[in-house]
Amino acid sequence: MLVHMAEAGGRALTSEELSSFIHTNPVVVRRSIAGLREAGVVASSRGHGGGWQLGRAPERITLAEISSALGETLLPFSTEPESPGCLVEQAVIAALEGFRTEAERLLAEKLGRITLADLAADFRRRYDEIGVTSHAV
Amino acid sequence: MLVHMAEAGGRALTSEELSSFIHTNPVVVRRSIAGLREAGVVASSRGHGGGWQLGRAPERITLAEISSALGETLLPFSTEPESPGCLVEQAVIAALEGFRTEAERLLAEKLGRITLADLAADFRRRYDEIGVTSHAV
DNA sequence: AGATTCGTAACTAATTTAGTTACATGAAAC
DNA sequence: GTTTCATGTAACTAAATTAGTTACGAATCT
Repeated sequence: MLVHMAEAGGRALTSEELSSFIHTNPVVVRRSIAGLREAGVVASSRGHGGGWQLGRAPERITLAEISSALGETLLPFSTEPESPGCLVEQAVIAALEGFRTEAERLLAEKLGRITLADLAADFRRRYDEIGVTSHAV
Repeated sequence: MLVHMAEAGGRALTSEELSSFIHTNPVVVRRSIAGLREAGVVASSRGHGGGWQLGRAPERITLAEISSALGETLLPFSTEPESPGCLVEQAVIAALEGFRTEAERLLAEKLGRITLADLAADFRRRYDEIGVTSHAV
């Protein structure tokens, strides 16, 4: 959806339009990207001509920010204690916390190097090359 | 559960025992660690005196192997195309695949340095220090 | 004033996961 | 060889999560 906004040339895209791109429902779109608004990644406006657009230049939006603004975790495991007092769990969690700290730093660093402009440029390259509609099913 | 096996001194632990450690059901235990058997991380035996034990020395069992044997993904996103033909999706997937390849290598490398023996040693340290039961609720 | 669009609550349906029961299979003990 | 114990696995239930939908209020433009 953000790539579409980057390609929209400043025009706001409605959640109706965005939802049709990914074959889902306008309300799902609004819910999904609400977190990006608070982070300034996108801006939404109501009423006639309203909709969604990028909150700043795509060169300044990284995948790391998007992931973080969406509240996604970069690592698919929990380190919440489930049996506080269990020393085995404590040892496991200590090891995983150490891993997580270092790993998240590495992953965020890598995702921070990929910008929305990169994705848009790659999309455009594919588009110019193949020259078909961008939303084929 | 694997730390418990490492601490069991070669004795097989039943899924009944293992399940009580993590407050769940024996069948859930069997289902959960079945994948570890095929990978040789654990061995199971039936009948009297049977149960579960490590398939090799804990020094030679890494968290990377465990994660892989359980079929866990190290990164919590999918790169399966949902709309083949959509050039935007293709650009996004291409970027994520590049990231995934590099990231998974990094993560596996890090997890490969943590062995079950490390966890068991840390557990033992905590145990000797505090000197209480290892399965307090 | 009327049309449009987001924001959000409330509800439904589908999917996933954990937990449970049941029973067949295999192995040790006596 | 029978009994006991333990895994392997299927089948079912319950709970939690997620996606989708409807409805409607609030904001904004023409």
